Amino acid sequence: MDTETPGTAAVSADSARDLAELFRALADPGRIRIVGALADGRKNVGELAAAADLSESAVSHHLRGLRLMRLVRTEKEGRHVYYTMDDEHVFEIFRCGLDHVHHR
Amino acid sequence: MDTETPGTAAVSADSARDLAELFRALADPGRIRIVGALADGRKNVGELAAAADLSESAVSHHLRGLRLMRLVRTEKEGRHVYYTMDDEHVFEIFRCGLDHVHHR
DNA sequence: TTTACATATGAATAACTGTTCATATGTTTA
DNA sequence: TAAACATATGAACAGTTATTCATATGTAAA
Repeated sequence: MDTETPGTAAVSADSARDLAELFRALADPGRIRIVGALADGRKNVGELAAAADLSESAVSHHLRGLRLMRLVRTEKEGRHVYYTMDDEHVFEIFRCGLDHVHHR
Repeated sequence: MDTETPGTAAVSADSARDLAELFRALADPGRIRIVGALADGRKNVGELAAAADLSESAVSHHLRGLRLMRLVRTEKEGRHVYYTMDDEHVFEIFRCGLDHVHHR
Protein backbone atom coordinates (compact mmCIF):
# COMPACT_ATOMS: atom_id res chain seq x y z
CA MET A 1 0.00 0.00 0.00
CA ASP A 2 1.31 3.41 -0.92
CA THR A 3 0.93 6.79 0.77
CA GLU A 4 -2.15 7.72 -1.21
CA THR A 5 -4.94 6.77 1.22
CA PRO A 6 -4.12 7.90 4.72
CA GLY A 7 -7.27 6.56 6.38
CA THR A 8 -10.58 7.57 4.82
CA ALA A 9 -11.36 8.04 1.16
CA ALA A 10 -9.18 10.79 -0.27
CA VAL A 11 -9.05 12.16 -3.80
CA SER A 12 -6.56 10.15 -5.87
CA ALA A 13 -3.78 11.97 -7.67
CA ASP A 14 -5.43 11.09 -10.99
CA SER A 15 -8.86 12.34 -10.00
CA ALA A 16 -7.29 15.50 -8.60
CA ARG A 17 -5.53 16.15 -11.89
CA ASP A 18 -8.69 15.58 -13.93
CA LEU A 19 -10.86 17.64 -11.64
CA ALA A 20 -8.38 20.52 -11.55
CA GLU A 21 -8.26 20.46 -15.34
CA LEU A 22 -12.03 20.63 -15.48
CA PHE A 23 -12.21 23.63 -13.18
CA ARG A 24 -9.33 25.26 -15.02
CA ALA A 25 -11.39 25.13 -18.20
CA LEU A 26 -13.80 27.54 -16.51
CA ALA A 27 -11.18 29.56 -14.64
CA ASP A 28 -11.00 32.53 -16.99
CA PRO A 29 -13.44 35.44 -17.37
CA GLY A 30 -13.34 35.24 -21.15
CA ARG A 31 -14.19 31.55 -21.19
CA ILE A 32 -16.91 32.14 -18.62
CA ARG A 33 -18.54 34.69 -20.90
CA ILE A 34 -18.14 32.38 -23.89
CA VAL A 35 -19.85 29.54 -22.04
CA GLY A 36 -22.46 31.99 -20.75
CA ALA A 37 -23.21 33.09 -24.29
CA LEU A 38 -23.52 29.47 -25.40
CA ALA A 39 -26.13 28.96 -22.67
CA ASP A 40 -28.40 30.89 -25.00
CA GLY A 41 -27.85 28.49 -27.91
CA ARG A 42 -25.23 27.98 -30.60
CA LYS A 43 -23.10 30.90 -31.69
CA ASN A 44 -20.36 31.51 -34.23
CA VAL A 45 -16.93 32.87 -33.42
CA GLY A 46 -17.78 36.48 -34.27
CA GLU A 47 -20.88 36.43 -32.08
CA LEU A 48 -18.90 34.90 -29.22
CA ALA A 49 -16.18 37.53 -29.61
CA ALA A 50 -18.81 40.26 -29.31
CA ALA A 51 -20.47 38.57 -26.33
CA ALA A 52 -17.19 38.01 -24.48
CA ASP A 53 -15.72 41.36 -25.50
CA LEU A 54 -12.57 39.74 -26.84
CA SER A 55 -10.82 39.67 -30.20
CA GLU A 56 -11.87 36.92 -32.57
CA SER A 57 -8.37 35.50 -32.35
CA ALA A 58 -8.47 35.29 -28.56
CA VAL A 59 -11.88 33.63 -28.73
CA SER A 60 -10.65 31.19 -31.32
CA HIS A 61 -7.77 30.22 -29.04
CA HIS A 62 -10.13 29.70 -26.10
CA LEU A 63 -12.47 27.65 -28.26
CA ARG A 64 -9.58 25.46 -29.33
CA GLY A 65 -9.00 24.56 -25.70
CA LEU A 66 -12.66 23.90 -25.02
CA ARG A 67 -12.83 21.83 -28.20
CA LEU A 68 -9.83 19.71 -27.22
CA MET A 69 -11.54 19.04 -23.89
CA ARG A 70 -14.72 18.13 -25.80
CA LEU A 71 -16.68 20.71 -23.86
CA VAL A 72 -17.96 22.29 -27.08
CA ARG A 73 -18.85 20.94 -30.50
CA THR A 74 -18.76 22.66 -33.90
CA GLU A 75 -20.97 22.87 -36.97
CA LYS A 76 -19.54 24.42 -40.11
CA GLU A 77 -21.92 26.52 -42.14
CA GLY A 78 -20.46 28.35 -45.12
CA ARG A 79 -17.67 30.50 -43.83
CA HIS A 80 -19.03 30.47 -40.29
CA VAL A 81 -18.41 27.92 -37.58
CA TYR A 82 -21.10 27.49 -34.97
CA TYR A 83 -20.25 26.34 -31.49
CA THR A 84 -22.50 24.50 -29.05
CA MET A 85 -21.95 23.30 -25.49
CA ASP A 86 -21.32 19.57 -25.62
CA ASP A 87 -20.94 18.61 -21.96
CA GLU A 88 -24.14 18.90 -19.97
CA HIS A 89 -22.48 18.16 -16.66
CA VAL A 90 -19.86 20.89 -17.04
CA PHE A 91 -22.64 23.21 -18.13
CA GLU A 92 -24.43 22.34 -14.90
CA ILE A 93 -21.31 23.09 -12.84
CA PHE A 94 -21.12 26.41 -14.64
CA ARG A 95 -24.75 27.26 -13.76
CA CYS A 96 -24.15 26.12 -10.19
CA GLY A 97 -21.24 28.53 -9.89
CA LEU A 98 -23.19 31.32 -11.50
CA ASP A 99 -25.95 30.82 -8.93
CA HIS A 100 -23.34 31.07 -6.21
CA VAL A 101 -21.96 34.34 -7.56
CA HIS A 102 -25.41 35.86 -8.05
CA HIS A 103 -27.06 34.87 -4.73
CA ARG A 104 -25.00 36.76 -2.18
CA MET B 1 -26.93 51.12 -23.58
CA ASP B 2 -23.48 49.62 -23.75
CA THR B 3 -22.18 46.61 -25.55
CA GLU B 4 -22.63 44.29 -22.61
CA THR B 5 -26.05 42.71 -23.34
CA PRO B 6 -26.34 41.76 -26.99
CA GLY B 7 -29.87 40.38 -26.81
CA THR B 8 -30.59 37.83 -24.12
CA ALA B 9 -29.14 37.68 -20.61
CA ALA B 10 -25.38 37.35 -20.80
CA VAL B 11 -22.85 37.03 -18.00
CA SER B 12 -21.71 40.50 -16.93
CA ALA B 13 -18.01 41.30 -16.87
CA ASP B 14 -18.15 41.47 -13.06
CA SER B 15 -19.90 38.13 -12.65
CA ALA B 16 -17.50 36.58 -15.12
CA ARG B 17 -14.53 37.83 -13.12
CA ASP B 18 -15.97 36.56 -9.81
CA LEU B 19 -16.97 33.21 -11.24
CA ALA B 20 -13.62 32.67 -12.90
CA GLU B 21 -11.91 33.49 -9.61
CA LEU B 22 -14.07 30.92 -7.84
CA PHE B 23 -13.23 28.18 -10.34
CA ARG B 24 -9.58 29.18 -10.26
CA ALA B 25 -9.56 28.47 -6.53
CA LEU B 26 -10.23 24.82 -7.38
CA ALA B 27 -8.12 24.71 -10.55
CA ASP B 28 -5.06 23.03 -9.07
CA PRO B 29 -4.52 19.35 -8.20
CA GLY B 30 -2.92 20.23 -4.87
CA ARG B 31 -5.81 22.41 -3.79
CA ILE B 32 -8.26 19.76 -4.98
CA ARG B 33 -6.61 17.21 -2.71
CA ILE B 34 -6.55 19.69 0.16
CA VAL B 35 -10.26 20.36 -0.21
CA GLY B 36 -10.87 16.64 -0.66
CA ALA B 37 -9.07 15.94 2.60
CA LEU B 38 -11.12 18.62 4.35
CA ALA B 39 -14.27 16.83 3.19
CA ASP B 40 -13.39 14.33 5.88
CA GLY B 41 -13.32 16.94 8.65
CA ARG B 42 -10.85 19.49 9.95
CA LYS B 43 -7.16 18.88 9.45
CA ASN B 44 -3.95 20.66 10.42
CA VAL B 45 -1.29 21.75 7.94
CA GLY B 46 0.89 18.69 8.41
CA GLU B 47 -2.03 16.33 7.85
CA LEU B 48 -3.04 18.25 4.75
CA ALA B 49 0.52 18.14 3.40
CA ALA B 50 0.53 14.36 3.81
CA ALA B 51 -2.91 14.03 2.22
CA ALA B 52 -2.06 16.26 -0.73
CA ASP B 53 1.46 14.89 -1.11
CA LEU B 54 2.98 18.37 -1.00
CA SER B 55 5.53 20.13 1.20
CA GLU B 56 4.10 21.88 4.24
CA SER B 57 5.27 25.17 2.81
CA ALA B 58 3.43 24.62 -0.47
CA VAL B 59 0.29 23.67 1.44
CA SER B 60 0.62 26.72 3.64
CA HIS B 61 0.78 28.92 0.55
CA HIS B 62 -2.32 27.27 -0.91
CA LEU B 63 -4.15 27.63 2.38
CA ARG B 64 -3.30 31.31 2.46
CA GLY B 65 -5.12 31.77 -0.86
CA LEU B 66 -8.12 29.73 0.25
CA ARG B 67 -8.17 31.70 3.52
CA LEU B 68 -8.12 35.04 1.71
CA MET B 69 -11.09 33.88 -0.35
CA ARG B 70 -12.81 32.81 2.87
CA LEU B 71 -13.19 29.28 1.56
CA VAL B 72 -11.57 27.83 4.67
CA ARG B 73 -11.49 28.86 8.32
CA THR B 74 -8.82 28.22 10.97
CA GLU B 75 -8.71 27.15 14.61
CA LYS B 76 -5.44 27.46 16.47
CA GLU B 77 -4.68 24.71 18.94
CA GLY B 78 -1.29 24.78 20.60
CA ARG B 79 1.28 24.83 17.87
CA HIS B 80 -1.13 23.35 15.35
CA VAL B 81 -3.59 25.19 13.14
CA TYR B 82 -6.68 23.29 12.09
CA TYR B 83 -8.42 24.12 8.84
CA THR B 84 -12.11 23.60 8.01
CA MET B 85 -14.09 24.24 4.83
CA ASP B 86 -16.06 27.42 5.34
CA ASP B 87 -18.06 27.75 2.12
CA GLU B 88 -20.73 25.12 1.74
CA HIS B 89 -21.64 26.17 -1.79
CA VAL B 90 -18.07 25.91 -3.08
CA PHE B 91 -17.81 22.59 -1.32
CA GLU B 92 -20.92 21.50 -3.21
CA ILE B 93 -19.42 22.61 -6.52
CA PHE B 94 -16.35 20.58 -5.61
CA ARG B 95 -18.42 17.47 -4.94
CA CYS B 96 -20.38 18.06 -8.14
CA GLY B 97 -17.13 18.13 -10.11
CA LEU B 98 -15.83 15.06 -8.33
CA ASP B 99 -18.99 13.18 -9.29
CA HIS B 100 -18.41 14.21 -12.88
CA VAL B 101 -14.83 12.92 -12.87
CA HIS B 102 -15.76 9.64 -11.21
CA HIS B 103 -18.86 8.72 -13.22
CA ARG B 104 -17.48 8.20 -16.70
C1' DT C 1 16.27 28.06 28.81
C1' DT C 2 17.73 25.45 25.11
C1' DT C 3 15.94 22.56 21.52
C1' DA C 4 12.67 20.74 18.48
C1' DC C 5 8.22 21.42 16.26
C1' DA C 6 4.32 23.59 13.50
C1' DT C 7 3.17 27.10 10.72
C1' DA C 8 3.68 31.36 7.98
C1' DT C 9 5.83 34.21 4.68
C1' DG C 10 8.99 36.74 1.34
C1' DA C 11 12.09 36.12 -2.47
C1' DA C 12 13.56 33.66 -6.38
C1' DT C 13 12.59 30.89 -10.12
C1' DA C 14 10.57 27.90 -13.57
C1' DA C 15 6.51 26.76 -15.86
C1' DC C 16 2.15 28.07 -17.58
C1' DT C 17 -1.47 31.18 -19.55
C1' DG C 18 -3.81 34.67 -22.26
C1' DT C 19 -3.36 38.05 -25.62
C1' DT C 20 -1.77 40.13 -29.84
C1' DC C 21 0.12 40.09 -34.29
C1' DA C 22 1.12 38.05 -38.59
C1' DT C 23 -0.30 34.88 -41.59
C1' DA C 24 -2.72 30.88 -43.74
C1' DT C 25 -6.92 28.53 -45.44
C1' DG C 26 -11.25 28.26 -47.21
C1' DT C 27 -15.74 30.76 -48.51
C1' DT C 28 -18.61 34.13 -50.31
C1' DT C 29 -19.50 38.39 -52.92
C1' DA C 30 -18.42 41.83 -56.50
C1' DT D 1 -10.93 36.25 -60.85
C1' DA D 2 -10.22 39.57 -57.30
C1' DA D 3 -11.48 41.32 -52.97
C1' DA D 4 -13.53 40.89 -48.58
C1' DC D 5 -14.78 37.83 -44.87
C1' DA D 6 -14.64 34.17 -41.11
C1' DT D 7 -11.89 31.31 -38.75
C1' DA D 8 -7.60 28.96 -37.25
C1' DT D 9 -2.98 28.82 -35.78
C1' DG D 10 2.05 29.61 -34.58
C1' DA D 11 5.27 32.73 -32.46
C1' DA D 12 6.29 36.17 -29.26
C1' DC D 13 5.50 38.46 -25.11
C1' DA D 14 3.76 39.90 -20.65
C1' DG D 15 1.65 38.52 -16.69
C1' DT D 16 0.51 34.93 -13.43
C1' DT D 17 1.17 30.83 -10.64
C1' DA D 18 3.19 26.97 -7.96
C1' DT D 19 7.04 25.45 -5.87
C1' DT D 20 11.32 25.64 -3.16
C1' DC D 21 14.40 27.64 -0.01
C1' DA D 22 15.60 30.51 3.72
C1' DT D 23 13.96 32.45 7.56
C1' DA D 24 10.83 34.20 11.22
C1' DT D 25 7.42 33.48 14.96
C1' DG D 26 5.30 31.20 18.47
C1' DT D 27 4.54 26.81 21.18
C1' DA D 28 5.78 22.62 23.56
C1' DA D 29 9.12 19.45 25.37
C1' DA D 30 13.64 18.36 27.40
